[in-house]
Amino acid sequence: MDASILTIQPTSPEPIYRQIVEQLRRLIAGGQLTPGEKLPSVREVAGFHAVNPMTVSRAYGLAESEGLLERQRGKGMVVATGQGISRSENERMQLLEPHLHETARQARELELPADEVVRRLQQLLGE
Amino acid sequence: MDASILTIQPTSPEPIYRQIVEQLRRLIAGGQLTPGEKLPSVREVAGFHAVNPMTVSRAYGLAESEGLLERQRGKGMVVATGQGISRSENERMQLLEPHLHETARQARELELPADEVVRRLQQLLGE
DNA sequence: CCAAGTGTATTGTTGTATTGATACACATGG
DNA sequence: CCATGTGTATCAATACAACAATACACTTGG
Repeated sequence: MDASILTIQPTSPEPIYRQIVEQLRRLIAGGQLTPGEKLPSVREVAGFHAVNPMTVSRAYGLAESEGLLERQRGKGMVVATGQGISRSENERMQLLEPHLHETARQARELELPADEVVRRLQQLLGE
Repeated sequence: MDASILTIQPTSPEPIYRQIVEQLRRLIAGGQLTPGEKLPSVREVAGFHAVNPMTVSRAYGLAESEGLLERQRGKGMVVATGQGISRSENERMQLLEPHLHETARQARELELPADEVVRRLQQLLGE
């Protein structure tokens, strides 16, 4: 598995290890990472993105304790069986809910017409 | 002015002072806070939301250096003249852009159909 | 078997961010 | 004039994130 599946923004205020965990959560729920699939090794990710191996390890560890990943001693990390298999669209949508609520809140504070906001999002999703 | 215009989530990883600044930015751009309008005092906000006065002061200070607020020594903070007056819808939309991009990214990672996401946002905006 | 590959525990250091407590300078209204 | 209201400078205390350098336990392929 290529280390390029993960996107890391070192400048973001969002800590790197959390960026990784949340991305894994979505990629697995969305089926782009399937149960049993092998993840890029800690050192591979660390080298590719120029971050500390322990930072990646921390992310993997959290993902494991969350049930997203399974550890295979001596081999590597693997997407947990039982994850992602039959995630209904509804379940996946719930992972987006908090973000959408925040979007709505900000739009209201900006007094932006709903139509405009919706249209812009639609445009972005079409790319 | 009531301290309740501001919403603060103490549990959020987003630091409090930044929550305040960004909210001010939107409330002013959206016209819910108008130029010359007096803001709730540092101690008022701090008391109401049970945070440290210096945290609020820091937010106000940043907002001032950003040109959002003006300081009237001994009196208080006021929405800067020249702010918000004729913020075009386009300008306001740009304040939402980064958030919308992130929404699109997450939706793609979740492999959610654009229609569903758009529909849900529309629903949230209608409330 | 053993070299090379996994993840990880450990310890320490660095830089930064966030919050807090206190004291201060200023302006206003009675 | 002075009590009371502004905002804030200053210093300290934490907490957090990331990095660095090791060392370890494990598995696999040659």
